[in-house]
Amino acid sequence: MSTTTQAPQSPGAPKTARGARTRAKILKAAEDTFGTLGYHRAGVTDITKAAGVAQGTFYTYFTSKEEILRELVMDLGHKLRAHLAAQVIGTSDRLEAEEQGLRAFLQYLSDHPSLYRVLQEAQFVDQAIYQEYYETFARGYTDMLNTATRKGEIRPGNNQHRAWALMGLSHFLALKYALWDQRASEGEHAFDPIVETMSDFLRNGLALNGRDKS
Amino acid sequence: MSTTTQAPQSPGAPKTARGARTRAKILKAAEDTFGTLGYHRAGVTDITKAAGVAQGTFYTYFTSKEEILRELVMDLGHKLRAHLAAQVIGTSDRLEAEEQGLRAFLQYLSDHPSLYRVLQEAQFVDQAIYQEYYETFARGYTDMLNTATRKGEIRPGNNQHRAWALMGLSHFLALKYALWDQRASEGEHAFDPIVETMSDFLRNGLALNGRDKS
DNA sequence: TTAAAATATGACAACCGATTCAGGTTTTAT
DNA sequence: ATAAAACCTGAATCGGTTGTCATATTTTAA
Repeated sequence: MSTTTQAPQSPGAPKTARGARTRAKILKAAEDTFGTLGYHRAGVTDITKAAGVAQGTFYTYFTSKEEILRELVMDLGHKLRAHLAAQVIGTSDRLEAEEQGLRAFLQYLSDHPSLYRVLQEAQFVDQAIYQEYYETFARGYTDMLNTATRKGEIRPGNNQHRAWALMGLSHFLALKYALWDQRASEGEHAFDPIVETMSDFLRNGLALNGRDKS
Repeated sequence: MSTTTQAPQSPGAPKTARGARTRAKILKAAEDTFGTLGYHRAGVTDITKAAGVAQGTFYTYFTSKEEILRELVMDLGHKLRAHLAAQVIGTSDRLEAEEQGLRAFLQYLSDHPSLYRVLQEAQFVDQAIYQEYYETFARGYTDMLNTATRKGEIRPGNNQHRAWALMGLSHFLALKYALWDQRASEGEHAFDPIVETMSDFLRNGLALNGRDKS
């Protein structure tokens, strides 16, 4: 009900292998169903149908439709972050990491479009969890930028502002090129042109002064 | 129903001064109601109550709850664009215009928070109109960047990619600093630090090479 | 093997909100 | 002044959804 609720937790975690399996099936089905139908159009019926269980079974593991959305947001967010972190190891400086990170993000959203919809809809079902998702992300991002500043890899500046700007930049590029322009996401190197444009932008900005392109 | 519907238009535009007034009252009430309660939680009842008219009156001017949302998106989008255009005249080059534009955008969203919510929720009620909103915005933005490139005000590069990146940048900065951090939006020059950070970012990027700060 | 604990079932109660409609009231135009 | 058009009313309809419950099945553990 409230847009800031957070408490009443799962009625009880599964105590059996079978239970765990069923719970997972439902969670996955919810991801797919919310992803294609959207949170509001998707009924609990649709979820359980997709999971191949009865209506009532849903309530053995989740107290409400709202709760399973929260669960999903945390789950998907965790997976995304893990994926991005993995894709960025091996880069030698912050700017290289930014490029790799953007590429990985675009690819990931292209492969997991549900994430976008679930997350964005969650915003209006439970503000708090959405806000926390991005604040968490931003904290980590800011820290990395601060470290890079200290190491002399990037110019000094307000890194919190920059972190939010960069998150927005990635978000919108993904929306446009990974989700909407499906043609643009075909092939191994589909996002290279975008990453290249952004690489130049992140390195040199838009002003004409910097003369070398490397 | 469908997420891509677009047709059945208003049942009939008001033919009287009174009718026009009532229609306007309802539209304004819808903006407020959607803005605070959200599209799904807001009932037609809430809207008509806020407007001070009977339920049935709603359907004299709008065929459905979905249609009034579409109307609202176009209306609010139009107003925003007009405002931004007005705030940017008098700037002498693209980079200055970017700064002024960002400042104006942050201020505007801080003053009209409903816009954000209405627009973002519209995305899941009628994809098409949301997409068109941003595509339209992006087209104009890209054109302006192309002009600036031609004039030698900014470095060459893919301006469509840049347009989407810049829209995302503004969007997220507004979300964080104009909508969430309410403290940050108090006072005349509340957003100056942000604009300053972004000014440096847009001009010089993040790399260390460019040495002068101006 | 068997009783207790977990899980699963699916019909159904209780509720909610969008839209309709038959009839009143106000405005317009002649 | 008065008929026609426009506008307004709000109770009732109607479709649909969440969450419950009594019962049945499966798994666990002794």
